[in-house]
Amino acid sequence: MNKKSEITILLGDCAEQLRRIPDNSVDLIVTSPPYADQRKTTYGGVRADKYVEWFAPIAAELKRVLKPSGTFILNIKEKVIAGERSTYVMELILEMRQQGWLWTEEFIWHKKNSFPGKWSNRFRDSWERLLQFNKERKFAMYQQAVMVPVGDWAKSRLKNLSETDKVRDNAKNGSGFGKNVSNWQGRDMVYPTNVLHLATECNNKNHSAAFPRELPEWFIKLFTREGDTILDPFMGSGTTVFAASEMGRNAIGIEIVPDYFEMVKSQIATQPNNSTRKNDRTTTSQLCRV
Amino acid sequence: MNKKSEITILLGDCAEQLRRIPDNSVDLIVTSPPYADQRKTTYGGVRADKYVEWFAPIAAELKRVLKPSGTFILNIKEKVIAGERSTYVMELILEMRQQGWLWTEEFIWHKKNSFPGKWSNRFRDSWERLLQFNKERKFAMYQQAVMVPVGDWAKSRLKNLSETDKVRDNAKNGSGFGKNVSNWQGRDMVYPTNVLHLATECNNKNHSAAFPRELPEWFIKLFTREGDTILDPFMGSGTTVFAASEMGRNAIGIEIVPDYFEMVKSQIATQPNNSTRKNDRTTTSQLCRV
DNA sequence: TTAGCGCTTGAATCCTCGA
DNA sequence: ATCGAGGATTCAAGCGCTA
Repeated sequence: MNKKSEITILLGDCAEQLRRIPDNSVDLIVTSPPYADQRKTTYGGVRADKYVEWFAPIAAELKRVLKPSGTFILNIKEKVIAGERSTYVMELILEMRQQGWLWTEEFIWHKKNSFPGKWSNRFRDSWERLLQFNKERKFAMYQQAVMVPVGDWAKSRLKNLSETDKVRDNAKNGSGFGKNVSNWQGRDMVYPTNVLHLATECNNKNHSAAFPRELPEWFIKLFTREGDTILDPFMGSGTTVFAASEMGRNAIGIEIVPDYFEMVKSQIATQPNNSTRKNDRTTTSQLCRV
Repeated sequence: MNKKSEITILLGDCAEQLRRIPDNSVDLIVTSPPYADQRKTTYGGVRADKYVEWFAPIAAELKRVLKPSGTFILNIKEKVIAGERSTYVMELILEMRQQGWLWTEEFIWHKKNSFPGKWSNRFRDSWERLLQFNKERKFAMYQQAVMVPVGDWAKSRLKNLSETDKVRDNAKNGSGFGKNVSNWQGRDMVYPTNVLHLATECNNKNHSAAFPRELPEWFIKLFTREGDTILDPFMGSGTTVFAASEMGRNAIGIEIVPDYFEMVKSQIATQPNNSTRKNDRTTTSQLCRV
């Protein structure tokens, strides 16, 4: 069913491991880095006032490995410190533009089920930023792949969710929408907007899912074709790389936490559907190409 | 039904007219200034690269007139220039923090009906920023005033989403977000989130309303009580001041375009419901206190 | 009373053309 | 070159009118 897909996972510090990746070789980067002072237990935490300083060299490497026609999607949200929203995300955008990145767009992930809580001076935070950066003004974008039925964006997301196989088949011939369209005959299709209204992942695995699978899936459909390469420099539990693989794309994941790395590694090994390929360069335990 | 409400409107340049307003006298500022390079016909337009420079002195005056317990809500969205989102909004936030403003929160206005269009490199822009600034960490906030009934959506499964969307659509009577609260007495109420899902008003006959009336209404309920004072330094067609007045609040509006000013002035005169009061200080045609 | 169908209208963005 | 004006594209909501 799947086109041949190759998953490469790298264990180690993101900035270092990125050096293994050739220039201009990645079509899409989708990632959700650790937020400032978040996930201290797993990542050690990055102080809010050091965040730009920490991320800037990584952003520079990402720019190097991305193809000129490629896109970088950065999922991030500033936390509240001393009653204020921190400004490190804005400072990061300004810094990345200094590096030569183009800040093309800011998508909003509107979370349907936001984290519960009650504070006297603010409401629940129900959205996150999805920043789109590019190297060039002209980049690859396949808008037809994410079209939705008229007037009901949410419903279409559900359909895609429950019928992933069909979606995968559709992407193959590039002619449009194959089987799914049959459900929507008589209804016009329209392009979506820059607001993604999705639920958060509420599966009860013990690891933190950075974002719901639909999120990387949507951007993978929008910005890549089969055979393209997707990179997630903060792989975590592997949401992005597995989504990419099952959509017939090649995937590269980098993860610094051994537990996550091993978990993804073993999950790759047990996946029956993947057409896998051994690679000669698998010479160290840090490089696992399946 | 309404408490006694006083509307004061000032004709002239915003930065100048603000000097007439005493220190620490306003409970809430809700405004939507002209965006960069927009509305040139009525406002002359402000260049994107001069936007911060233009707005900074206004922000300083707004800080002066706002009570320590008050809140400033700024509706704004950066435009696309040469394929990129402009950065002047982020630079403005950083500048305002330099002035001593606290950037407490960023609400999202998720527009149901965004402007149509089709481009090869981006989708329709369907959201705007609602930036909340404060002078102090402790500020007045009446969260109960904007509580919404628990819909089935809160505990529903995904398949119910289309129905709930319909239910949530009837935000028409202005009594709140969503439905008339009185219909829901006895049901559980919950707090909203920081994403406001509203339609733009595109059916005004003569003039464009900056934003739908529900928007200022919601913030007026959230941040003020009856008898408080709301300021809109870019009054436009008066959406905010009329909403404030009908909610039993005092309102101050500043407008530089004479046509808008006169329109609001005459509309105030013909409104039967307002308990109005003449003021001695109405000595020039530029100051109209009703 | 509700439902359904046209018509109208936008805080948009890109591209082309002319001064 | 640069800049401004104008055309083409596009879709959800709301209004007003019939059955």
